Amino acid sequence: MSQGSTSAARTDEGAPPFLRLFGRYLRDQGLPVTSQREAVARVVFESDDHLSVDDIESALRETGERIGKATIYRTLDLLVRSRLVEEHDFGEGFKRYEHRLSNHPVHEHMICVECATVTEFESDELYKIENRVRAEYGFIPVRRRLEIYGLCEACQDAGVELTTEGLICPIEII
Amino acid sequence: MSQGSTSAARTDEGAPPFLRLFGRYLRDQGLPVTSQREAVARVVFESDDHLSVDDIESALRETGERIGKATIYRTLDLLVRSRLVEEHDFGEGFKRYEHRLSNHPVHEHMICVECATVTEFESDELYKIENRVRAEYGFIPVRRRLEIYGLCEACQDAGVELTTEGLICPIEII
DNA sequence: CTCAGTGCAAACCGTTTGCAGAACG
DNA sequence: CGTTCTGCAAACGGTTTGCACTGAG
Repeated sequence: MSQGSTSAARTDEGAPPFLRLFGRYLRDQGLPVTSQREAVARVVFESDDHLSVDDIESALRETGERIGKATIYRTLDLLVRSRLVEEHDFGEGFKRYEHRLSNHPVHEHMICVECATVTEFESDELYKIENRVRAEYGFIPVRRRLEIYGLCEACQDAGVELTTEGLICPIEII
Repeated sequence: MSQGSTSAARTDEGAPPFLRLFGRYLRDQGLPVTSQREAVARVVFESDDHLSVDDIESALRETGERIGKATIYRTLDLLVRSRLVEEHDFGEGFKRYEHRLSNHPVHEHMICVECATVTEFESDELYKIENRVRAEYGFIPVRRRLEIYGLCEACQDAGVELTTEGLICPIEII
C-alpha cells in the first residue's frame, strides 16, 4: 500500500518472511499474488491468536481495507493448502485459523470450558501414540488433533466449579 | 411396541439396559419418556457405528417409524447430556453420534483420509498427557478429543499414495 | 384440562458459489 | 486480451426454532 506500489509486490525483497513464503506457494501454483491475498495473510501471520473469519474481517476493516468475506474464505483456503496456516474447530460452530510460523511449531490445545481461553502445549507422548498406531494397525498418521477441554487455573482461582449433569458412570449403574 | 403396550414403558423390567438408563436420566430430569425418544435411543444403542442424523433417520424409516428430524436432534441432545452418547465431528460438515456402552468404553479415533473409515484405539498415553497438563498448567481436564488422520492399511494395500500439496517445511525454507 | 412433546416449515448462520466487473500478466 | 480474482448477493446445508397440534396424566 505504501511507497506508491500499486500492484502486489513483484519482488520479495524486504517483504516479511511469511509473505515471501506465501508468494512462493502462489507462484508455484501459478496463482497471482494479489493485494487482498497479502492483506489477509498479513493479518493472520501478525497475530498469534486463533482467529475467526470475523476476527480477520474486523482486523482488515481497522486498517482500512475492505475485503469481502468470500475473498477471506478463499484466501484462507489457499493458506491452509500451503500448510502455512492451520484450521481449527473448537466446537464453536465456526472455524479458527492459526499460522504455523510461531515459536511453537507443533502443539496441541487446551480449551477452558468456562472462559474459552485456548492454551497451547507440546506433547512428545503424541509421537509415541502415533508410532504405536502405525505399528499395531499399519495406519500411517498424517495429521492429528488433540484437544483437552477442562477448567483453566484462572477460572479455578475465580472459584468456578465444574457442574456435572448426566449419569456419572453409566456402565456401572446398569 | 410389542405386547400391546401402547404407552412408553412405565416399568423398566425387561427393557434393554440402555433404555433403563436413558429412562432413569429422563425421570431424574423430570422429562417424559416418550416412544419417539425410545425409538431414537434404540437405533443409537443397537448400532456400534458412528451415526449421522441421516443414518438415524433412515434406520427409523426402515423400522416403520416416522420421526421428524427436529425430534431426532432434540433427543440426541438429551442423550449427549445424559452422557450415554458421545458427539463427534470428523470434519465432514455434520456431527456423528456414538453410544458409550460398547466394549471400548474410552477410546480415540483414527480416520482414513482416503476411505473415511473410522477405527477405534485405546491410549494409556493420553492419561499421562492429561496428568502432565494438570501438573504443569493447573488445568483440570474434563473431556479430550484425539483424532489421528492418515492412511489405513487397506487403502495402502490398494495402492493409494499420499499426495502432498503445499510447502513441506515452511520454517526451514525462510 | 394442562403441560410438555412432536412435526412441520421457516429461520439461522457459517460457508460456498455464480456472476458481472476489475485486475493481473 | 485472455485469464484469474474480487465483491456482491444468492444459494447451500446442517442444525435450531416457532408454533399449531397431539397425547399423556
